[in-house]
Amino acid sequence: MTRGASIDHTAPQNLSAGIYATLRHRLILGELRPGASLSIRTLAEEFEVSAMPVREALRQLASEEALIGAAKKAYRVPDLSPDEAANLFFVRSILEGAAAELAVENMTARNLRNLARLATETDAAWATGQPDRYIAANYKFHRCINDRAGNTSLEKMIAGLYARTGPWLAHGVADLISADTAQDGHRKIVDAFASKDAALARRLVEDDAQWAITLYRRLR
Amino acid sequence: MTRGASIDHTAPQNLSAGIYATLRHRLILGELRPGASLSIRTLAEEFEVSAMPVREALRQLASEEALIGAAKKAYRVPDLSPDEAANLFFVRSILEGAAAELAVENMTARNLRNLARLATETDAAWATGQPDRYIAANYKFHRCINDRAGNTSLEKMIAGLYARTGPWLAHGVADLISADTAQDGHRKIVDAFASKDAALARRLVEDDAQWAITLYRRLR
DNA sequence: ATAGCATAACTGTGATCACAGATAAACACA
DNA sequence: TGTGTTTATCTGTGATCACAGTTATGCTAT
Repeated sequence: MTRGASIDHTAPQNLSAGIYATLRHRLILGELRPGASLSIRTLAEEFEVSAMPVREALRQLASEEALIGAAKKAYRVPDLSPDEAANLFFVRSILEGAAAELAVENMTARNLRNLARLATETDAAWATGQPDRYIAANYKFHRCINDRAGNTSLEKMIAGLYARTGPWLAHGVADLISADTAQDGHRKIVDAFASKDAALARRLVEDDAQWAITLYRRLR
Repeated sequence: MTRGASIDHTAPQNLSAGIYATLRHRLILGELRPGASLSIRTLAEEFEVSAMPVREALRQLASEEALIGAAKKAYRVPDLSPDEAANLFFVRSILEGAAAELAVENMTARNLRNLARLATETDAAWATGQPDRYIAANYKFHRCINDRAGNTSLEKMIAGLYARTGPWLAHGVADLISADTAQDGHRKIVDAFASKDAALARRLVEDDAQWAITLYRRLR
């Protein structure tokens, strides 16, 4: 490549923060595959900075278990076992379910239209067999809900889970998207928000988070 | 002081990890007060290491919002507003409630005896007006439950919340413990586990996590 | 051709230094 | 005695180096 990797859009106060955000984004979108190794010096060269900010970004990702960092060994993208993935998606279902319940009363008509648009986007991506597009749209769809919960701590904890499950999910979706599996969960969620049914929204979002893991298990 | 601060019991692979664990423990136990400032160089001298491991530990704590780290300003212990604290305790109630529900079937008779002992410990500490003792026993009580959930991710996320709410809780408990407020929640939780009532255990644990915030608000 | 070993390259980790911004202290002036 | 300004100290941040494990490579001997 001719230039250094692009840092986060909003100029961060730290170099570390920008590199962290960039790498986490790559994890969420599945651009970093499970088992891939990340080297401090290599990334430092790529980002055109010294090793210092990179090592702090990697350490931070490792601390939230978005990366694996053994002593004197290269950082690696975790290769989740089905059980580990199930644990993570369980936590995600709980947190996102609660967020959805909170978000119902904060959801404006504009939010709802945006949400509906993203639901059709995910469906289209799935129907046409575009895993990358589906992953990106799915993340935006759920962020649109979680951001309306009005609980910053909750939102950030959920975002951390997406970084941890991202590589695994991208791998799974790539396998599943070719199979003839139904995928109408998002549409129902939009309807629940439209009718302001908090309990239903919670249950559907919980089911949606569990959907990937059950589907993945059935395929094996 | 005549010697360096003691590092974590189990020898960690990193100096950073040990310092991180020590500082987090201090936060959980309320030994670090809200607003207190932590300096990299000062702590490095205290721990008898260079600035390098300390800055990584502080950065990590700041990344999980257990500390506040502004640019070129000293790290500080967050001074939570009642709303922020309520948000955190809400998340804690959700996660610990789910953990309790999972823990019911994993709870052995030995665990149950230990849990009952810790419940009487918290009650005794409260009745005799010993905030530090209450905080420590309360943390152990809830860890005893959360560790039996069998979901490592869930446990660690909850532990992170204790680090964030610790200083605030210690401050609040010190104020509340003198007032003649009842405190029999833990006893009921033990009974729910004894009768293996998962739904009840979940509800009671959820209520217990909300208890501090409601009590704190009532006092104001 | 293959197994075993020595060597080279690569890894994170810790320490040290230079720098710029923020805070506190001290000093001069009214 | 108060107030504004200057100075000094303290702050995190980034870069660079030395070091010790780890991994990969290539060579030698069989």
